Amino acid sequence: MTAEVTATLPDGTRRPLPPGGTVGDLLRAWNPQGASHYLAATWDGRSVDLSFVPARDGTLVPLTFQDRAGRDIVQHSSAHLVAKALVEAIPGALPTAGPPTDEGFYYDFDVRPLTPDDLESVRATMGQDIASNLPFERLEVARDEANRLAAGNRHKLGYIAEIPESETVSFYRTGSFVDLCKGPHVPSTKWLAGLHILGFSAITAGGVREGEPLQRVRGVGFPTKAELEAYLKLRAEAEARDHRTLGQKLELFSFTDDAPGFPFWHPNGMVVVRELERFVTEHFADDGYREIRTPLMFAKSVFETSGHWEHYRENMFLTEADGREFGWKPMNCPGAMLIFRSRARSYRELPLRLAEFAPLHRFEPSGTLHGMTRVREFVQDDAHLFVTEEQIEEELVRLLKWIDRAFTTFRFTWSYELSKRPAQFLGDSAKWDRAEEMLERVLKSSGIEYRASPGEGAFYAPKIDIHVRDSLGRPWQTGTIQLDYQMPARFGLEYQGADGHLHTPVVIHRTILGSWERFFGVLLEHTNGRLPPWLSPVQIRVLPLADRHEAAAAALADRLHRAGLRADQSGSAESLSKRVRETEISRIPYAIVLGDQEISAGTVALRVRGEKGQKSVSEADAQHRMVEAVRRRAFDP
RNA sequence: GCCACUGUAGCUCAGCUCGGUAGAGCGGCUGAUUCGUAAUCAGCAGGUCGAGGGUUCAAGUCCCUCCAGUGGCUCCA
Repeated sequence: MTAEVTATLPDGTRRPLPPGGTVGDLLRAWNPQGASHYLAATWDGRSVDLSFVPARDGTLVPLTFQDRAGRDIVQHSSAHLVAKALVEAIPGALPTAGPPTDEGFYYDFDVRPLTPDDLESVRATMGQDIASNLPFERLEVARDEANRLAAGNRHKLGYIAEIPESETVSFYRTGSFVDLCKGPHVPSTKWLAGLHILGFSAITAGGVREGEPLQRVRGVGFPTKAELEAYLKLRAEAEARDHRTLGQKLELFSFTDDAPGFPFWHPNGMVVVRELERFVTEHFADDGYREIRTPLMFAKSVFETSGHWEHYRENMFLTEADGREFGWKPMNCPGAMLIFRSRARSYRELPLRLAEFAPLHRFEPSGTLHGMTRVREFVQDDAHLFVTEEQIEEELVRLLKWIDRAFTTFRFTWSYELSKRPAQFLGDSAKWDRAEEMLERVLKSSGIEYRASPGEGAFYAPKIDIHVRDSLGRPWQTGTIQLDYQMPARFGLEYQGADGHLHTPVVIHRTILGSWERFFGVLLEHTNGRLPPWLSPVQIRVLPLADRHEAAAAALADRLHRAGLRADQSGSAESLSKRVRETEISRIPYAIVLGDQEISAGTVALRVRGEKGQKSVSEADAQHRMVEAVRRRAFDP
């Protein structure tokens, strides 16, 4: 009890800690300047409060808000403060759990539905609590004391029952509020000066179906108001480049109440889709894909064969004709299977790569729709590769190369996720194991880092998902590669091998950009609507200075058009300033002003999006620059 | 689908608290201006106030139901 313990610090020094001394005391003595940023610490790798008193020697590392663990502690402490204020505002409200998240934190309550007024009083109470600088005090208690403290809250009593006997039960006291919690916490509420409530909503506890409704309050915590303001500013900037707003302003796409979740592609948006398709079909040609087109709907029996009827029906649009049930296809695979099966196949035809850009329909619950990133009808850069076992690896390696090229073109950062067998799966475990091992091996041999997600696979196959990050830092799933041993067998697909025997092919389902809809939405936010020149609906606008220059402008626009550029021309009724402004707002990558100076000098005044001012160049140079940027699919003009 | 909020002109929004049959800016059209790199001036047109029902002498405004959108939950390309 009186023995001195020794702490090893990050710089390698070892310091004695007097009996009863806290890690906070020691850190303050070790680094008086930095100590004001220390909000907690780790002791032998375990997160602890600054008030922690170690019992034996160990290594001590301070935590600040810059550390993920430190950031999580601020979020978690913020959640406690929200709970304190909400319980005071609504007597009888039962706190359940309040963890940190990637974004911030939430706290779930067993309480009547919340109102904006509730949040107002929560905000007011929290403001007072932060000003009062209440300490977070840790209480370690015996089981019966714990049950007494949590009396009346069956959720907390349940959590206590789940804590292993070997672990101490701890509570934290903040003012009058005492909450079951493992900790650690910030020392006091002044650390939560930048606490902000983001919103509230009803959620279903414990997953999908059976859970009881709880009310969730979401927020984000920062140690200072300045950090909160920087965060809010970033959010506002992200909001300003919301793809739904851009889609409307740039006349790319729209929606109507009478077809919720079904996009209307306007002419400008359609140019982008066609260019994206061209980008992908060029790769198809290079890599030996062939395009097919199959029906948008099939009789129920096809989906019974594919397994969709059993596993995916609640996500399908159904209809009826001739007294038979039909379903709109939610995926392209059944059509590709039926084309493969349309005649006898030889091993010499494999790999058979069948691509299909067909509209897919999925019934998504109304509350999940979100602009172009979550729709009910979409087209994917989809293909199905029918291969032999021996060909799988080479095909996967080839696909990973295309992924690199595709996403580099759009200057995205992306990551891989390996999703394994879900709870409900088709087929036998041995084949699943083999498919999962194969995907894992190819990822590893390609030197790719990935996150493994057990249980997240499709019902018919394990998959590699590709995630890109948008301007809000939100990850979006775009592409997916699925290795399928099930569906070919269910459709009875066969090919004759070199050995003269019939074999079942393996199918690789793959879409890389994902749907045009979602990819385009993410790309708009990524670029703030400043699409690369090759994707821009209008690539170059010619601005005649005055009406006497209109004929020359029309002739120039025509020459640019014949050079393969999408050029248009402004009128001259508006001021030049205004027309330049409109060109900028429309995100058109190039503008050329044509006036007396240019016509007499035989030059053009070229204005390039993202660059200051304009430059006088020959028409040939201007055209060459633009044509090359488009041809190379350059990201910037 | 669940919870909360929102829905007024093509777009962004005011009017709703305290009921007395609609207003601005941008955009559009017309005219004037012919201009040197992010908003020239004037005039005009444009709205069954998301839909349906109710209360009232009277409803954009109050109440109910539905639809859609937004933010979450869940799910996913």
